[in-house]
Amino acid sequence: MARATTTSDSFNAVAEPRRREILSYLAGAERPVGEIVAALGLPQPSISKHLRVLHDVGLVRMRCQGRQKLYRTNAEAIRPLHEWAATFERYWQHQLLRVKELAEATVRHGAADWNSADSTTPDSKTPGSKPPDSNT
Amino acid sequence: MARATTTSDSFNAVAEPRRREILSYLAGAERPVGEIVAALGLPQPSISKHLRVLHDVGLVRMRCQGRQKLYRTNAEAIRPLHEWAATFERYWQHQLLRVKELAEATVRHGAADWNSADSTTPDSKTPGSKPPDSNT
DNA sequence: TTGACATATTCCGATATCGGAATGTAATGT
DNA sequence: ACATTACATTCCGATATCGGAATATGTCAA
Repeated sequence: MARATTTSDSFNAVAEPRRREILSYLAGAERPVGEIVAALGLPQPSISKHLRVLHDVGLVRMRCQGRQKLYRTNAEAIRPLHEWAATFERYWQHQLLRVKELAEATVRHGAADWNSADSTTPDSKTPGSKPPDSNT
Repeated sequence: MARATTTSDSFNAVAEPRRREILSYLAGAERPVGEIVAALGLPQPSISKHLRVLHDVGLVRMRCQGRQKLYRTNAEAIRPLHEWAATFERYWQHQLLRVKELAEATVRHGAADWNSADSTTPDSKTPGSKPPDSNT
């Protein structure tokens, strides 16, 4: 097995940098494939393939107009991603405080190695403990 | 070639559902690996491997305490993701309006196939046509 | 019809990724 | 020193993924 087959999960679809570029490019207005190719400077088949993935997961919408197909980012499909990330918002605010405090304390006395190779911290406090299990 | 080697990009690291679970689980407090294993019900080596990826991209922090290692989500590393998604916020607000209008219009007269298998829209109205070139 | 566009699909090889099983390593207890 | 606990790493096979080249499909124009 490997990943969740890209074509089923928007987190996966967005994991590819080029696809992110495409989404940004198509956010404001619909565009024919040719313009996307010109704008991003990638080979046309490549663009088509990425568009397919994005379309399959609903991240872009498509409309036919004569012999061209107009694509456009479906911004709504990005919301779940945004909301998932927002779940951590309260924590990074917390951390900003903690980091600030830690820095100050560190200046006053010795080092406080967070994330160095090994710390071993023998008996330390175990701060607040027992936080939420906020799972999806 | 394939993807950007997962271990270099947090978008990629987060593309894996289990890793997302781990991040949620470790958001509020640090935990030893054993607890993560117990909580998520995955084999220990698997957890360790995911933790490695997350650690390499900076999505979790680690601290040693005796024979156990305490992991914790580094929420700050999720901010870039959140901000990227936020880039589209203004568009999904737009779209909500457009969709609503379209729905009302559609109810009044015929269908307006958006995104069906093929539309071909031979010569028909093409509503506004020639949309803006508002580039990035 | 034929031909020129516009885009999609298929085939291919190189490389990643994931899970599982087995094994390695460091800290602790006796 | 030895066994045990707590994790990490390695090896492996199955499958995905990506880019490139070639080719197919569909649409308009003469």
